[in-house]
Amino acid sequence: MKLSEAKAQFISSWGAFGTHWGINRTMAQIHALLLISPDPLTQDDIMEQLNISRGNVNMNTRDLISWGLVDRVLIQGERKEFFSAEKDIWKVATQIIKERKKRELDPMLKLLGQLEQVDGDKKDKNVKQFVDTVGGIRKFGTQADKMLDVMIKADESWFVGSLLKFFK
Amino acid sequence: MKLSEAKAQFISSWGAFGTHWGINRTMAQIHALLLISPDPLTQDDIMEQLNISRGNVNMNTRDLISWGLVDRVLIQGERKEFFSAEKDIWKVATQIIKERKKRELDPMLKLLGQLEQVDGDKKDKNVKQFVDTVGGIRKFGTQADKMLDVMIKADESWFVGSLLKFFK
DNA sequence: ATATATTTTCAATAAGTTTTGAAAATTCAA
DNA sequence: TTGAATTTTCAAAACTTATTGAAAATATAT
Repeated sequence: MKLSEAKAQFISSWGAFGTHWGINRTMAQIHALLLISPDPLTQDDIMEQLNISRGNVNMNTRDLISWGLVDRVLIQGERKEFFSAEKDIWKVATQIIKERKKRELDPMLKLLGQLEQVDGDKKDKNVKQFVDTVGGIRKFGTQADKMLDVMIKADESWFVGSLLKFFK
Repeated sequence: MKLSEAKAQFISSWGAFGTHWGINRTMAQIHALLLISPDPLTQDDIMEQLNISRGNVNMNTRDLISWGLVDRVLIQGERKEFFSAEKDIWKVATQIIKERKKRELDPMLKLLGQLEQVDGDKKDKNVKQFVDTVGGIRKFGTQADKMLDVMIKADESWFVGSLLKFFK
């Protein structure tokens, strides 16, 4: 397979993959393009390579920056801004985990804690089922949360070495 | 907080939460409703409680069944079909992991393996970056895949006991 | 068999999300 | 400053996805 063909496939699949994870197609495609580009790219490079508008590139690169996955880089003697993606996939993964934990898991756990305080007689099966379900989800989520915290702090070699040996 | 209010909040947040995970809002809401219902519900119960159409309930319950999260149950002497959700949150989580692995991760790893075979000179920095990136993602994904396989086979007490002690 | 209840399907529609593109704002060099 | 280059914004348009509702199919009771 030729590089150009492989690139196109990678970008397109990474985009489709992203949509299953609440990330929009274009944002994931821009990320994919930057991941395989040895050098930083400009807005115009991205527009041209992905056939998308300037506004679209602007919004999505900004979003990628807010996720901590892409950086603006200044290149000596160039007027334009360049964009570059973090290439270390372990860092990419921990960064995504960190952000999603903050944006989704933490608020959900907070809410579940409140909902567990519902009034009413635990003898009522409706109340009981509600409290049991919410409590069960909260306990599970709390454990996942702790586990993810450790992963975020760990570094890859520790993770790969110890954890995968543990999971023989 | 009253039960009715807490229920409404739980259903609405679980729906919003679902959208971040590639699950549509209504499907997640139906799932939430069934999770907190002590008894199985009919199509009409779900339509009424969530204010949605019959067709919508039908499609989304079918989808939940295909994800292995909901079962049809027959109730003695009743003409209508009833729906009931798996309440054990550990089983829910492993079931979701299993399905998403099959639907998303496994095909992605297969593709990445193919893309690594790209033609061209590794001295070319474009080829090198492509192969490095794709290879890195594939290695990471393969490890995650193995780890998830172990989790799926494990049971909750093993997981909570050993893994969380490991992650002290 | 027939009538009635129930579930399923799916074309039309509604709702939600993404993208465009041109105008406004900003940056920077001379 | 001024003006050219560049980036940002955002309302309108395009596209995508979800929902409705009524007709068709299926199941069940009499």
